[in-house]
Amino acid sequence: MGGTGTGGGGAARRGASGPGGGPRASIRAVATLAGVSPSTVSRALNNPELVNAETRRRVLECAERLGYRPNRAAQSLVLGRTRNVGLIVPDIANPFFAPFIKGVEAYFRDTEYAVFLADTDEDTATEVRLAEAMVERVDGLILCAPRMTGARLRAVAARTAVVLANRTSGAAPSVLLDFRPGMEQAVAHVHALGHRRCAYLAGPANSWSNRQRRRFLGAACAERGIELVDLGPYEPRFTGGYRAADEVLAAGVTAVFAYNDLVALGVLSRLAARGVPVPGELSIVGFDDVPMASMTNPPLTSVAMPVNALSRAAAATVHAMLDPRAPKAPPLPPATELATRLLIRGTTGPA
Amino acid sequence: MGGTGTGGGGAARRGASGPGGGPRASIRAVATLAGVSPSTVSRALNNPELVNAETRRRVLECAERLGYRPNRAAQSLVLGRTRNVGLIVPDIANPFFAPFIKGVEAYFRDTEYAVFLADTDEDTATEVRLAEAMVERVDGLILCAPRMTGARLRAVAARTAVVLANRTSGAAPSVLLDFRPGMEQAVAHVHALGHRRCAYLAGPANSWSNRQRRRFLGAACAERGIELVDLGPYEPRFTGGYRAADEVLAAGVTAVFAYNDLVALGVLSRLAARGVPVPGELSIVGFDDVPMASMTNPPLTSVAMPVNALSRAAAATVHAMLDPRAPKAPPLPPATELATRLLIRGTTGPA
DNA sequence: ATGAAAGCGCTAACAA
DNA sequence: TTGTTAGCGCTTTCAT
Repeated sequence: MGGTGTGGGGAARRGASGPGGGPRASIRAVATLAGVSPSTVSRALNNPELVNAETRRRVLECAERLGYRPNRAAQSLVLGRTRNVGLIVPDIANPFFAPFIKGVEAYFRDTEYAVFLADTDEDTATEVRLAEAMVERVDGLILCAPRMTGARLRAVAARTAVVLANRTSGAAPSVLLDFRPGMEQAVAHVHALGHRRCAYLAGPANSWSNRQRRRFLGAACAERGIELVDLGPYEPRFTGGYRAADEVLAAGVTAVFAYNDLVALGVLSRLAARGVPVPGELSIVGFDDVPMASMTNPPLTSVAMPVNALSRAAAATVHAMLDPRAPKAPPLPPATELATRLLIRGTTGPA
Repeated sequence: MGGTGTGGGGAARRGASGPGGGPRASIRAVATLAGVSPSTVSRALNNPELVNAETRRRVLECAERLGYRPNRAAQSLVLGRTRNVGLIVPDIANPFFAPFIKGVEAYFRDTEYAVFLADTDEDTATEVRLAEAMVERVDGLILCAPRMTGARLRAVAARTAVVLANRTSGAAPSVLLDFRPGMEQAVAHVHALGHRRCAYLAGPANSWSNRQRRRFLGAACAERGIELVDLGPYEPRFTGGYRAADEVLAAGVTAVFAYNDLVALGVLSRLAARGVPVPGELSIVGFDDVPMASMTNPPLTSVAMPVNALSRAAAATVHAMLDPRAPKAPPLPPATELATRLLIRGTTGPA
């Protein structure tokens, strides 16, 4: 090589020390110790079948002895992939998302991928910022109920593999919940109990779920001649329902469909505090079937979502996009839909 | 340069395309377009003051035009840092951790760091595996109430900057909650109400919080001559308390201290279902002051944790370890302690 | 089956 | 102020 400069990037890595406290072992150190070239070490680690068994054994032993860990940045640089996947949800504290997250994490637990989880706090700007930050650090991204615009979504999808959960877009494949069956069952149930004037407690106006729920609910009610009063929007939490309860009472309805279980639980709690009997005076239907729904008194009638199936479908879909050899043979459907269903419990009764 | 081989790593990156759909722009493309060298582009981006204003303007414009985004893997490789920090918690669904997580995320939102969040499902093996995976991808790690052994913790701390939350160890600095004041206030309160035989509903046996809570509670009770019955362990969730309630009733105590609010809420709910008056027949004290604690009927007396302060302290501590210029002047205390306090609400009354 | 060389995209030390 | 050069640690052709 020509040139005389001393050159040189490379800064000290913090905390990067080997077992002996010395500097972190590189592939070269292993190669030297094993008396082979770096390429052989690389092969022994990544393509064992290309290396003589005895050589491999020795290399592996040396690597072990030095506590060698391949440098991920270097691998990412040369391979062009990070082996990270991102997961963005609106609110980790929302009991609907917790199982979703856990499902995704569980799926990737046994793969080479690590999952980057982030919470947007239900805020669009934060969601966009997080997506930008993620895109640079992952090979694929699961966007759960994104609020961002279609254009922005397209920009993100152009930079990394994206799967949408609870939202459709031409820009990326999606996994969806089919609200219709659950909604129709809920409305049929309430109708059979004699309710003719009901309320819908809306969630965030810009939320896809909210629009979907309202839409199917409206259709089902219209079909059966149920009058539907719109209330809200309320924040999709316990406190939202707490606040909603008083407005419900003032609206003169005999049954309510809450945006989600949290809201329904808030209503239930506030009603108990005000001494209003449920379902005697008011019937309540929740959405999501969160764990606590079955534990209140009375237990909450709710539309259950197959969240677990949804999360695994989402995970499997990105995985398939990243690694063609991943499980999931069929040629990626643009949208996977999973049916919801009504769970009748104690908060619904005769009008 | 000598040599004749054509060499070469580099694989196709998926989804890596520029605005025109072409291959992703590199720093060299920008340099060429702007008629400068790559170093100048690098400087214009990272050390603007080292570059002529006009040159910088042109470079920035070209970068913008090409949709240039620096390759993080390359930066990480040369800089020796990822600009990621990891956060490991036992359970994102636990309302105690949700605010903690959000606090950490909020802190780093305005920094150059992205946060990698992971959930161990309260499982030690998972925790260890996640920590291993994280260590390779982050510059620093916040370990929330880790269950891993001290030896393992030391190994992790040797590889990256670590901050412990709710756990101490010689291996890394920690941020802690000081349970004593809250516990003493709770016991004094219950004692003043005339209770002399109480129960502690234990959480996970291997949990640091559980041991701490039990310890301070035991001390405070002994001091005031209160007999303390140990029940459990229960899983630290709503369902755990649900199950605990019946055992509490059988134990013949007049007041209980639950491991956390979730358990307390479960007890309260089950008691309501069985028609047992609270606090008439049994007084209940929770721990954590989760949002829902103030919304039940009656609202839950609970020991409040300064979680927000805790999370910010944890975040600021790792940040300071990563970047000496980060806020937080004082020379890293080995442990930061934050006081808890009792919030008296409706679930505690005369014996 | 193994090694030598080249280069992924970037930053920084040095020279000009 | 800017360009040149070297190299971060790894994988992968190509040659042996």
